[in-house]
Amino acid sequence: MIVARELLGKFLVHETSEGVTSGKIVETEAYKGPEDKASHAYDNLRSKRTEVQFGPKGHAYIYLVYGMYHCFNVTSGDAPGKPEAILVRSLEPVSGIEIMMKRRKISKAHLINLTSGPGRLCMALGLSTKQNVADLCVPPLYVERGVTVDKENIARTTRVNVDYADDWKDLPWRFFIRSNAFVSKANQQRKTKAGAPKD
DNA sequence: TGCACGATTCTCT
DNA sequence: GAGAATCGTGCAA
Repeated sequence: MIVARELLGKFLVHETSEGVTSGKIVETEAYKGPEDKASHAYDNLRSKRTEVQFGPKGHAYIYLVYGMYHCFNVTSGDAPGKPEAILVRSLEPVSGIEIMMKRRKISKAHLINLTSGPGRLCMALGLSTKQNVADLCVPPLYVERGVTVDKENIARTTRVNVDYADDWKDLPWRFFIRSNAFVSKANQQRKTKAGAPKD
């Protein structure tokens, strides 16, 4: 939980043959292992996919959603064998913007959409399941100490698209930097699944 | 072995 | 605003 807040303002860097791309983390979501129904590792569900969450913290957990997009997480379990992860939802582009635009096939006019969403930031940074389990302390994929974000500038809300998680969906485990233009708008006007309980 | 579905995004109307 | 795209994963039979 603390890690999710600490990640805000840090830089996520990916070095590839195309060049170095990096961005400032401006939005995160916490997923707290066995007891969190919204987590893939709920009820200690240990599988090929969730295995990395049970490993040491500070590693990449990247998985495919909806068959076409990837989500990037940082493992953060305090104790060994405790599956916790922080989903990075959006970044503020810092370097390699040209490369990211090329990867996303968008123009400068749409820069705001470059990395503002879990799937988008993975596309922009060139992340896929190939980078799964990568150690985030060493290149080519690593987290760099960035700027310190004032507590007052950190906002927290409920998580996005976890309607299926009963009471767990209402927990304010989504953190983002207040008034940052690159925070994803995904929590606004989300579609609710037919028959899904509303508040 | 087969089926249903999702921590999303984009395009079309 | 609504719906399609798309495939790995989990679960049931």
